[in-house]
Amino acid sequence: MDRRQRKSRQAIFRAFMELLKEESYPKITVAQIIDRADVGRTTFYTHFETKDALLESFCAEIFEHVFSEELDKEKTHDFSGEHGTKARVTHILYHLREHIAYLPGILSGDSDAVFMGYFKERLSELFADSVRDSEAVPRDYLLNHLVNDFAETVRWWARHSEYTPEEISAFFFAAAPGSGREA
Amino acid sequence: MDRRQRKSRQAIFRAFMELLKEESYPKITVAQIIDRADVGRTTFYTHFETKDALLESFCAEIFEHVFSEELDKEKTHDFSGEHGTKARVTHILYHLREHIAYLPGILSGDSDAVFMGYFKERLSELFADSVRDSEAVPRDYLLNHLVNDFAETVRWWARHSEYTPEEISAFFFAAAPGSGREA
DNA sequence: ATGATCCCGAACACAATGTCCGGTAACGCA
DNA sequence: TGCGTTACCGGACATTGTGTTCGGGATCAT
Repeated sequence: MDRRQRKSRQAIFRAFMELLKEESYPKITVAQIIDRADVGRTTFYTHFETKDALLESFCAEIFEHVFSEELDKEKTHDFSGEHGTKARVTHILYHLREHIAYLPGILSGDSDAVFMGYFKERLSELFADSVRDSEAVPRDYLLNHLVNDFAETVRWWARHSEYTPEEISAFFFAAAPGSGREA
Repeated sequence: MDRRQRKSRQAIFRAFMELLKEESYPKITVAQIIDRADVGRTTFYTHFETKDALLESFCAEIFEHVFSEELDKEKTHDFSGEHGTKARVTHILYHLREHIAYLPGILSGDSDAVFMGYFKERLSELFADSVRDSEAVPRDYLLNHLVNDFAETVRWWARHSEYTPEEISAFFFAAAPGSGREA
């Protein structure tokens, strides 16, 4: 790719990430982005069809990273002692932490649809094998339930980023299987 | 209140509800609303400060209704205990069903923030006594978890409105306390 | 050096929100 | 019934944000 293209694209991404730390996505305007990235309006729209396309590219890049090493996770982190799903979840949280500064901007307020859409799609694959069949409850509902539990856990984490991935993972598995509530 | 005011307000609400059945809230424009309600633009803005204010009024009215008898019962009967929460949940679902036709328009896509904001606030009060204290997990997280479980259950219901309140309630309580997953 | 490619900026078209105003019709009350 | 008040109307307007177009200028690769 042309060096100029790379620079522009990178500048736009950098500006976008900066702005996400300051305010929520719907409030960020294209004018702000190109102003901070110091590129022309035309340039922006040659790189990204719309403003939402930028967000989608950004989310895609994050998840590309977060879920990428899923298969060879044993190489990077040693979770051999623990059971599969738990290890994977902690692993994902580790990678997610690197982007946690941007999450409030993407998630709070409206328009978390893009991020959550990507995220839940991935999580559905991840948890697909974790839902037992049951006559009482539709499998669809259970999977949805589990996916939402994790997605909302991450949303909560974005508001309480002082916790570590291990702690968050522990919260998730502690709350999920039935502890912590009366009913 | 002036008869003209009532008529206008009602016409706006009616048009708004009709439109919510057809498309999602962010896509509905003020022009569409006043066109279908057959009122002037000025009239709309004397009744509601902004478009979002209309949505808020609408949500407030729904929850006023859904949670209305909740408080009454709480005063007369003692609902602390296992049967209490379950009964309340089913009761809420019954009332919610009357508005379920509008939920997809409000929830799907972006901008579910208003509805969910109101809803979760109410649910937090409802479930406040249902979370056990625990050293392992912050109480805040547990309450949030429970509230989200129910809120997302309702969102799921909006997409599968063929189920009855009892069934949904059963799903919720079956999935919540730990059935349906391996880990 | 030279042609292709990218960038710039300024102007434009478009859509949606929310405001303002002068005239008109409906209301409530005496 | 008459009269002051209140609400409604519609059309024009200001504003903001998105996305497009175009000609001229800089930068790349060979």
